[in-house]
Amino acid sequence: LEESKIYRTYMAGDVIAHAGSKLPYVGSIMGGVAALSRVFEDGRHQSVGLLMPGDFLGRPGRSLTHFDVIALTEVELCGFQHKTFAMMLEKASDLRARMVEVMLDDLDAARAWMMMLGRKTAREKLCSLLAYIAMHQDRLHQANQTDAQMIYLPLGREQIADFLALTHETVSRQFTALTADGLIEPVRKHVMRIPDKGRLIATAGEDNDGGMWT
Amino acid sequence: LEESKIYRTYMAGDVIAHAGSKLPYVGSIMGGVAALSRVFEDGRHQSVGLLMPGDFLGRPGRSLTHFDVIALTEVELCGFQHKTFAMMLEKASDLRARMVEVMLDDLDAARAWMMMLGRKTAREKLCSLLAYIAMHQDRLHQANQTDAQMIYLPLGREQIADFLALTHETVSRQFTALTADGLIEPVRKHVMRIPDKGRLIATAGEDNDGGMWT
DNA sequence: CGAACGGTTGATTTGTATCAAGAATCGTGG
DNA sequence: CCACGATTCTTGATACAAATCAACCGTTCG
Repeated sequence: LEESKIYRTYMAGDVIAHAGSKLPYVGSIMGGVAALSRVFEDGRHQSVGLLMPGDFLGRPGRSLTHFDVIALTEVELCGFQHKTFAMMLEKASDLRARMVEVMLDDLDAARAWMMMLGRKTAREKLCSLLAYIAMHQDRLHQANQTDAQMIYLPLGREQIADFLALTHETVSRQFTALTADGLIEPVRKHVMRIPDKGRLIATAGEDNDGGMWT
Repeated sequence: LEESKIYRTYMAGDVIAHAGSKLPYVGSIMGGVAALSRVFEDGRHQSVGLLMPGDFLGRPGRSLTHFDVIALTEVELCGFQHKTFAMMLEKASDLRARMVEVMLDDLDAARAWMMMLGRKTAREKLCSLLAYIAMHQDRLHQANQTDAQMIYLPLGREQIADFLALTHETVSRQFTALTADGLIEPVRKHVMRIPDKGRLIATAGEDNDGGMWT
């Protein structure tokens, strides 16, 4: 059964799946970052989720995606055919329990994001995203709690704008503002230093400290 | 086992649970409408979901709510103790499968809402909400597809504003605008007629016709 | 009846989008 | 290795949708 695993690699920019089409498998991200997003017919663009290493992709029992899945960096995927996965669900009831956990987390994340989209300012939105990414990378590297932290942000301005429901110009302005205020220090493309994570989180607004993303 | 069901009724305005506190049970809405929402410390307010008859409330295995649950109308709830529900999950694997379905639907709804919050105009937002409620009530009454339809909207302007991430003034202005444009016809408080549901949905923007809320 | 509340409407402000132009950076081929 | 065009990023000027501030109206209710 272990041999039925499918490994695939996508290049940055590749479309892993199109909204409304079938996602060939169910699986998880081994490495890299992908985005869930959709485009309105008139061109408006909105991303609804980031998939990072360890995140689950696909929906058990439902093969259609409602969203485009796009590789932002090189992405390594490990998954199973829908059919295989359904069989596994039958056998191991732990797996189904695990699925419920995953979905609950996704739902929490989606709702936290809704609060952000609805009620935060541009500055708060950007800080929220940076804090979110910082926390995620903390967890991956177990390198928790170093007050100053490097973060790797693989998204371009346009992609960040799609997440935060802003324009790329506004994102750019906020980056320069945050830099001026010493909240972030650009190191090089896609890499920046967070001198004081607490201050960043505080500037992100206070919906995330309540155990939202923990 | 059937006798361990808990029935409860809440009055309009009652707080069913507070964000961060324990939700005493897991169950579903039998009648009425409730809202999931949160308040920032500085008073900003955002709702992230509507609970209507048939919707599921609570999260298996997690007793804490991250959101306030508020009864908007009189609400009838039918549920089980967390412990009881956990036992039921052990026995009936169908139930766990059903839970996954529910969560997938919730997640879809949350993401559709994110698109709305991020990228729609005030007018589109209000039409989206009205269309959403119209569809939900269709399903309840099986009275599908009558082109003209009455809808019952139990929310006040302020509450609508919390959902759509607008102010009550803007919501009010949009109501008068939609009425002027013949998209809705006020009948009496909380009741209005939709002369042409197709036009309403069209005005809501086009992310919902793709099977988003079906 | 008068106070309290929810809703409407108007005047003004404001944060972000839009439009527009440069400056950096990247990738490619000579 | 450098020159080039093509992206991506930044910055500025202006416009606009919605927020804010403020007044007023209609109900409901004590």
